[in-house]
Amino acid sequence: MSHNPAQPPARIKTLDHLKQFHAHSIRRTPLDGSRHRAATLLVAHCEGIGAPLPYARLLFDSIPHPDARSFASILRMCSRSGAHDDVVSLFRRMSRLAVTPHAPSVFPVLIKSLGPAAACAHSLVLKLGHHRDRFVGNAVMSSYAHHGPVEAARRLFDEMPEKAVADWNVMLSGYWKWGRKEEALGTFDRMPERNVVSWTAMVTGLSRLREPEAARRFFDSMPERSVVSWNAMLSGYVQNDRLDEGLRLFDQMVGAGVRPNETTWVSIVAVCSAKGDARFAESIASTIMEREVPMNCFLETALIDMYAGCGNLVKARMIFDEMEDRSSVSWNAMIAAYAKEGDLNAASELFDGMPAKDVISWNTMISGYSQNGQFGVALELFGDMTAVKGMMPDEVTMSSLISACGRLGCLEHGRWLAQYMQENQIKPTVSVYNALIFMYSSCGSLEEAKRVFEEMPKRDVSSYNSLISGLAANGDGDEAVALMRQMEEGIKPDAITYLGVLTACSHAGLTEEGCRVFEMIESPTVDHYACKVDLLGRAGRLDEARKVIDDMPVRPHAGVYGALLHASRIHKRVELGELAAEELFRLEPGDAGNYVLLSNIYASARKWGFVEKVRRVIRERGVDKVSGRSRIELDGKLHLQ
DNA sequence: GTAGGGTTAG
Repeated sequence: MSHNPAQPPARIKTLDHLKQFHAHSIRRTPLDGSRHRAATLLVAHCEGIGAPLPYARLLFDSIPHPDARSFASILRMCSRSGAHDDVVSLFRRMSRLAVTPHAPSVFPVLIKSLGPAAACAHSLVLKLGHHRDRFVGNAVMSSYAHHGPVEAARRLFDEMPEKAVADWNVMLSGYWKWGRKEEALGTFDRMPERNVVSWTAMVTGLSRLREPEAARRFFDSMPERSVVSWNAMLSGYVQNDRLDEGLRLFDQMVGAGVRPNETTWVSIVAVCSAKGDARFAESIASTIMEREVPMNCFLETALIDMYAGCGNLVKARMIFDEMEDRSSVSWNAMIAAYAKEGDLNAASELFDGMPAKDVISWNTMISGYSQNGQFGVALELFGDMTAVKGMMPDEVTMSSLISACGRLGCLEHGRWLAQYMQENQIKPTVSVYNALIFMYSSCGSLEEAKRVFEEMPKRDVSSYNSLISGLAANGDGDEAVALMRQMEEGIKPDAITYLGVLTACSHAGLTEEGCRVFEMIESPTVDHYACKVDLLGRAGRLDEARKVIDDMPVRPHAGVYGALLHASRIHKRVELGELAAEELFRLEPGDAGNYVLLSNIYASARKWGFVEKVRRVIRERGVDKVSGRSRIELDGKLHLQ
């Protein structure tokens, strides 16, 4: 081989040719300018023949002073492979070396990879006059549309002398991205022409605003549909928990002759995760295998989540381990799977080994520890998190920590977290407000709970439930009932609301009111019946309570008989107490508390012989040796040990 | 070299 190294032969069409040329020609060239020129040209060839990025990168890195063309080639290659961090660092190096992009064509990829930092490329674009290029103009606008402010995108859009459909589409998706429904609808109406992209953007936008019906109307009106349009509608259903409608749409899609792609399967797998049905999951997994659906990071991550949702952690981990490239989402999904199972050792091992933790990784671990009762560790992790440069806790971090404070009764910690949010300008969401109400209520600080409830701009059913439960525990029965009755338009009481109100009535002795509330419940659960038994029982109306049990359409559980037993003791109704105790011994044979309650009933009725008999039974059956959670009566209240 | 679809935390 005796090529001039600066001029690679035109026959370089494959990677093998390129490598051959590289080996025979470049390496024999002295380490000087000509060798660098050769490498420069080879990098450009890499792009043309689709050579692997690491190989191109090796060549590129051998050039001490790459020119604009090499930068352009390697930037485009990195961007196409999704190596956005590399694009950013390459661009920085380009600026350091004062290399000016020779053509506008690098900018679209560059701007896309720069993400929210694209504004710095914007000034360069203007300086070079490339903003007049329609692709560059579109890319700059798109960057502002996605990362904000969307008004900046709008200004550029208005300044455009000629607007292509692609430019209108950028504005359209920009408005949807920021939840600006009216502007998006207006833009769609004003568009001189629309294509399948415009229509699909409408379907996605409305789905994200939780309006799947409106999205479906656009979907049905589309003049034509691509596989992306079907995927948009499908994921719209799945993300709005309309799983069966999603599956029906999938059937329609297949019926319409549209071939599902990887993205379609991601949504179908997400349906399985949500259903948590192991058999359904297995059948979808084998369909994906049979059809030889090409795997990608999204699909593999969705599969991890699906197996985790069905409790198959081994299979989930297998997919995770075999993945070629994992995104932070893949790591987070695997960590979340362990955390949900309570295996925090496995979770934290992965977390520690994770290359780039994002806010969700931290939140997953923090909520994992919180939910497993290890609030101390969660708080410690929060400290570590805030010590990381560039890592900011968000509203999810705060709401899980605040809820944990509520569960543990840590009022001071809870107040401190509320203050932390204010100081760091973390905008409270409805979930955060609800967590605060729950925390203050659970800690007995009803005044603070009410203050939060009043100041929140929008309430949902949980906001009411948290405050009602707090009032119930505090004995403010009237207030709890009043709060339920004044629930805003569109917020309907749910099973939890009624449970809270019934408890409140029961504790406050509002027997009649409680019975009226019970009548409002459309389909009472066994827990609601237990509340009613408790309500009547405490009021001494034990025969009515017993009738409730006899007539209830669902099978009573221990809570129902527990309430009856408790009431029988207060009102010294030995025969009903015996009846309730019999049922409880059957339902909870290992629970010593029931025996204690019965013996207390005998004691309060001065039936000492029976008291002794129960004590003997306790010894014989060995229930007193049963460890773990058991109910023990102390000063008239039930305590969990 | 432009615009639309996908997975994770509460």
